[in-house]
Amino acid sequence: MSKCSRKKYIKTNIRQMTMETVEPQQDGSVTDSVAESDSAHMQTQAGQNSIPTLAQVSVAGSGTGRSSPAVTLVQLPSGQTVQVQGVIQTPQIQTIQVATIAETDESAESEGVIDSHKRREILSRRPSYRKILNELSSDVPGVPKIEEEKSEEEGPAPNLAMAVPTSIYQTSTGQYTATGDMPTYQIRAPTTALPQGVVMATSPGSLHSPQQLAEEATRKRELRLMKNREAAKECRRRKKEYVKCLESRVAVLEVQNKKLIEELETLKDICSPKTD
DNA sequence: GCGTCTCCCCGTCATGGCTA
DNA sequence: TAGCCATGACGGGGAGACGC
Repeated sequence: MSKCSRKKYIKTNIRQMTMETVEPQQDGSVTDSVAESDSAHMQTQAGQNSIPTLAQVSVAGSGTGRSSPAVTLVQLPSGQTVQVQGVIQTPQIQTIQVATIAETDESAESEGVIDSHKRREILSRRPSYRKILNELSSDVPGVPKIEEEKSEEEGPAPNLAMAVPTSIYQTSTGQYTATGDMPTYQIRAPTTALPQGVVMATSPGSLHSPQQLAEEATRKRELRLMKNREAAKECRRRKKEYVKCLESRVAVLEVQNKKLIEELETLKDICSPKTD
């Protein structure tokens, strides 16, 4: 099996494992865990931007490492208990998602489209990591907030704080290089039918010929790609930060839990009648 | 050394949310 | 409502670990 197809296979399996088991209940509600990768918060599907009714989580094991996922018992607001492996294992986090999904009539539509739509619905937008973390931090003093703007922690972060280039040109090696201090990006062959020509700063107001229009379109595309590239980098950075925060929070809560248990035991010992 | 597995990172696309 | 932003999904590549 080739590397790529294997990856695809693995990813597909992971998705299948994580996207299933949304079981309609007798009363029409949907309860179960949609354990899902790449997101790490609990929410109801209905209120994406609001803090959901938190499920009660009890960690029945220790270890947040990859090799030894803890078994987590999650008590849903409805009273149902769901067993979940690992709150945080890897950056590809497992999530408990309490989804309320409208009834679907699967037999009526083609499965491929349905699957795609369902997946999209389920995986569709969540609040940003920044939002989630800031909401967490408002509850828990110890949790740091993700800054709205780039913090100094990463230094100048040259490729994040970049400005939109005013001119880009194609070098002989096929690279587009922005002027000034801009980093150099390797641009793949365009996936569209747009000509891979030399692009440059044309004033939008003076576009008449098809060639100029094409150039402008190419320029816009490159600009969009560059911005999205940077946005993706920033998003991933935030996500990592978010995961780190969650992991540290788990560690703190585990210690806290341990202390409370010890305290409880001590109190029990004190209060229990002595047997002679 | 080679093949495979696994993890991580990156660029791109698609899409929902937000805002002017 | 168009444009922009944020982010999940996908596919590809690099690198380290491991068994042979």
